Amino acid sequence: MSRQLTDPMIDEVRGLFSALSDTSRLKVLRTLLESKEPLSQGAVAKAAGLSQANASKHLSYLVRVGLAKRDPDGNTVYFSLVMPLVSDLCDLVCGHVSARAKTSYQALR
Amino acid sequence: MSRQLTDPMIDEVRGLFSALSDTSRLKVLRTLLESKEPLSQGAVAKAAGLSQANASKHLSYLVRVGLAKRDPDGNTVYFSLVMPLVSDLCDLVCGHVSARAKTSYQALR
DNA sequence: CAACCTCATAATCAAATGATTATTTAGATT
DNA sequence: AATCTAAATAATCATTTGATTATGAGGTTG
Repeated sequence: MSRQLTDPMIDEVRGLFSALSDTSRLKVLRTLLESKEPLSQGAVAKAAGLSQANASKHLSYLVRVGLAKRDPDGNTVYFSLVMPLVSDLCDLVCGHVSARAKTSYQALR
Repeated sequence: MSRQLTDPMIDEVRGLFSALSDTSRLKVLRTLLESKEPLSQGAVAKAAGLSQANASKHLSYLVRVGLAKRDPDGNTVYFSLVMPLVSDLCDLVCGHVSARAKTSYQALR
C-alpha cells in the first residue's frame, strides 16, 4: 500500500480487502485453512454453514481476487487457498486483533 | 486467521478488513502513509479529496479498528497510522496485487 | 463575549451488497 | 437417452454502507 499506490491500484486493493470483509467468506477461509486438503464446494458449504448458491458466489469471489484456487475434477470442483498469502494475512490481522483484545481486557481491571 | 479463529474473533477481523475495503479510506491511508508527520483532519480531507464530514467519519472508523491514532492538540486533531501494522499490510497486499497485474499483463502477449 | 475555527454528530438519500429461491449447465451413472 | 449430482447463474428482496447537508460542541482569538 505504501509506494506508488495509484488510483487504479487502490481499486484492486479495495477488491481484495472487500473479499475479506464478510463473515461468510471468512468462515469459508477458516474452513479451508483448517482443512489440509482441497475441499469440494459442497464440503465447504456444509462446513461453513452456507447454502449451495451462497457458497458458490463467495468462493467465486475469493478466486476472482486471487485468494483461492479452483480445481475441477469431473463433476466436482475443489477449492484451496493461495498460500502463503492467506496465512500471512491471517497472522498479521489475528495478531493485531488478539493484541487489542488483550489490552482492552486489561483495561477493565 | 489460522488458529483458533472463533466466531467473535471473525467479527473483529471482519471489522478490520471492512475498514480497508473502501476507496475513500484507502486514500486516507495513502495520504497518511506518504506524510511522515501526523496530519490534521483538515489536511487529510484536503489531500484525499474528501469533504470534512466524510473525512471525519472515515478517520474515526480507522481509529476504531486500530489502524490509526488520534492526537488532539488544542483546536485541531492530528491523525497518524499505527505502525508497523499498516505498512506490513501494505507490503503484503500491494505485492500480491502487482504480481497479479504483471502475470495478467504477460498473459496478453 | 463574540466571531471564528476545527472537528463530531444527526438525518436523509442513493447505491452497493448479501441471502434466498429458482433455474440452468455440465458431468456422471444407470 | 434418462436420471442424478454438483456447481454456476439469474432474479428478487432486505440490509448495509457511503456521501451530502445541516447542525452542534469545544476550543481559540480578536
